[in-house]
Amino acid sequence: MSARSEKTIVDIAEELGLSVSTVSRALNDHPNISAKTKEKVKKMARKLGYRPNAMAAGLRNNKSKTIGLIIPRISMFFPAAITTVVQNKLQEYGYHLIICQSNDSLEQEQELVNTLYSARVDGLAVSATLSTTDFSHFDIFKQHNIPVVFFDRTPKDYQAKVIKGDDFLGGYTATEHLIEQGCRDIVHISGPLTCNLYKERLAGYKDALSKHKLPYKKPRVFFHELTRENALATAEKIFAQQPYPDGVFATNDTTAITILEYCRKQGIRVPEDVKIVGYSNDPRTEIVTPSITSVDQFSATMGERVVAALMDLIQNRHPNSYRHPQEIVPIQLIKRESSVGSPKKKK
Amino acid sequence: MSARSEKTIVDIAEELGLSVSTVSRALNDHPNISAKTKEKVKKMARKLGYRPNAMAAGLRNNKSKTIGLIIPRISMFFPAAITTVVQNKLQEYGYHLIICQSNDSLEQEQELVNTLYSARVDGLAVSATLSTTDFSHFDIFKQHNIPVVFFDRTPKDYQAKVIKGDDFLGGYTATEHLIEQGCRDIVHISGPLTCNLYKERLAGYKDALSKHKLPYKKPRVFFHELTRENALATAEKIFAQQPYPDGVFATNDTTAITILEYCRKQGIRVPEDVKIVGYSNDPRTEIVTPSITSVDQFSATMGERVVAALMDLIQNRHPNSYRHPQEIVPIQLIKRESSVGSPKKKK
DNA sequence: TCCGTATCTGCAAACGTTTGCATAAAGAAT
DNA sequence: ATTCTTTATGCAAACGTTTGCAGATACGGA
Repeated sequence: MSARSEKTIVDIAEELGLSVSTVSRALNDHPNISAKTKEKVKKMARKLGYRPNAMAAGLRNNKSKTIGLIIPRISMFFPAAITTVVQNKLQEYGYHLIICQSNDSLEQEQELVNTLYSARVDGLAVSATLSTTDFSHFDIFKQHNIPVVFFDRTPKDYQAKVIKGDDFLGGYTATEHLIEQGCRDIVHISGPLTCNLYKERLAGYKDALSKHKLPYKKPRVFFHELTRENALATAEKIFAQQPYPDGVFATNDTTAITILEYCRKQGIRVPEDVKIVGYSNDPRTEIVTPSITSVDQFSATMGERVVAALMDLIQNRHPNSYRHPQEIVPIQLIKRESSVGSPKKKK
Repeated sequence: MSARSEKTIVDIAEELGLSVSTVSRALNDHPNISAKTKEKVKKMARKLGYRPNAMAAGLRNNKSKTIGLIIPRISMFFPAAITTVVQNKLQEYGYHLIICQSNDSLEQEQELVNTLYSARVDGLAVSATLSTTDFSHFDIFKQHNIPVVFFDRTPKDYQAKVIKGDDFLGGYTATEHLIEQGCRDIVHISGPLTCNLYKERLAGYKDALSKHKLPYKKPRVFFHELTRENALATAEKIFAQQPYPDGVFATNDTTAITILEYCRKQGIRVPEDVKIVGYSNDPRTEIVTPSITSVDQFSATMGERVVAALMDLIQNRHPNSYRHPQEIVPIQLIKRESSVGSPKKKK
């Protein structure tokens, strides 16, 4: 008895002696329907406990009012921060968000693209896998003219809307800051270069070095996925022999934090013996002792821009939209204890 | 030209001179279809770039292969941790996850329930608002026999599947631990009692006190939303006059961390002058100095149980499923520097 | 009285699937 | 040859909406 009570607009129509089309229009506030009728219909809808069936409407309209989001994992600070605002913003626009994690697996990402297409999402927001260099699995969306917006981890040569942080400037600013604080031998811990943003941060790092007439030394640069374990291994390498570097620029806060912990454990003083800068301004950088200088990427702005771009593309769905230039979100260096103060004096 | 290429099973059927029903069955590996035909159909599907339309299938089958999730906010550690595993687990089962944030607003929660019902999700997982005491807005789901699983912030008298941490034991264990470490005057910072789990943690706190013949003193207990700002205000009250307490049990790690920061700033030594215990085992408790003792709630287990319950309820959809007892996920006290060692000696 | 206009409502098709039932084909048994 | 199975396929309805077009009603003006 309870389970069979799926009320539809047909029920409303019958109850009221109206046609389904009138009911449908009344519920959608179509101008051709009189105020009285609308009132009657809505009242009856409430009375019957009617709930629209979004799938039926979606099928008819060929739109789902749903956006798909693919990120490496929800548990990482930066994508999570963006997700929060994307979700809230979309909610305002009356859109749902289907969130999927690729777990940094290209294979999973490809699969997700397909199933999200099957769900007929009206748009897609993507921060790609570390190893995604070929983006052709997104072609289906292009072919069907469904907006795709990449953010943070974005493609280089794939024609699509892109919203990214100013990674070059981030790398440059972080490095220059260390130099200004007196560092002359700066380690750079980068992610794998298959991922664009690491390339650009590295370029910024190099540029800052050369502008300040410091040599770029290959052994001072590390490339690996920026996990805690890897960071630990790198820390050991870095501090294995004297003289160790006087600055570390990590392109990720997890790494920066891990390095800091290692230093503390080894009695290496931060910032006196070595200065540290991280990336993303993860809240954890603020509560650690000493607090860590980091490059803020304005996750809120980025999230808002992603939604704005999606809504824009959805409204004017013409191929030209894909030619919009990529948007660069600014960055800001947040200076903290790990890199400032205390004149440098190595033990 | 690109946009009109929405291939359907009708196209496949025409191309092959078969009927749509045969094509549909072939694609779904129906036993009545010969192997040859299946092969032919699938090949053609690939060739045409056919993608099933989940909305159409969902409309026909009355199931969306989608689960709705409502949490206060994604940016909070505990719900986020659960979300991660729920999402990954559901992905394995071939289900999507629509994630929504109530932002701790009852009104938004009610609205979300409705729109998720409209999306015809096959199930709902909910961690309620702080202020949700009346759960009747979930009735629609009950009426239509769609599974709802509450976790963490769960209802007390609303008949539904519930998966929660052992909050009483958590409160008890944390408090007893402080007592065992020598604390005799323990502040308890609780969330608003409209939310059940705080009631239970409080009960555990009281029980531990009385078991150890310590008095329960009203002024030592605070109730408010556990934000950073509120925690700061409370910290000021707590340490305003001598003698201040020798232990603080915060039911939230953000609060615990804030108290710790306050103490450091004021020169109050942790754990020598005051010992601190938090709740949820947020990773931040580990990297702060001193690291903070906290009650782990096994987010992974909880997430897995939520999915297991949902899948179970979806498979055997009979009203009895709602009578299953609530499941209690164990807790574990993770002892860290903020509460152990250093013999207590007040200045 | 008739027509024109404005306002409201209804008919029926369409969206892309799935599925109960009927039917066709092909072989096996008589 | 006829009947009976077995196996494979097709027909058509259904899921709950939306919407172009046609039709109905009411009103005022001539």
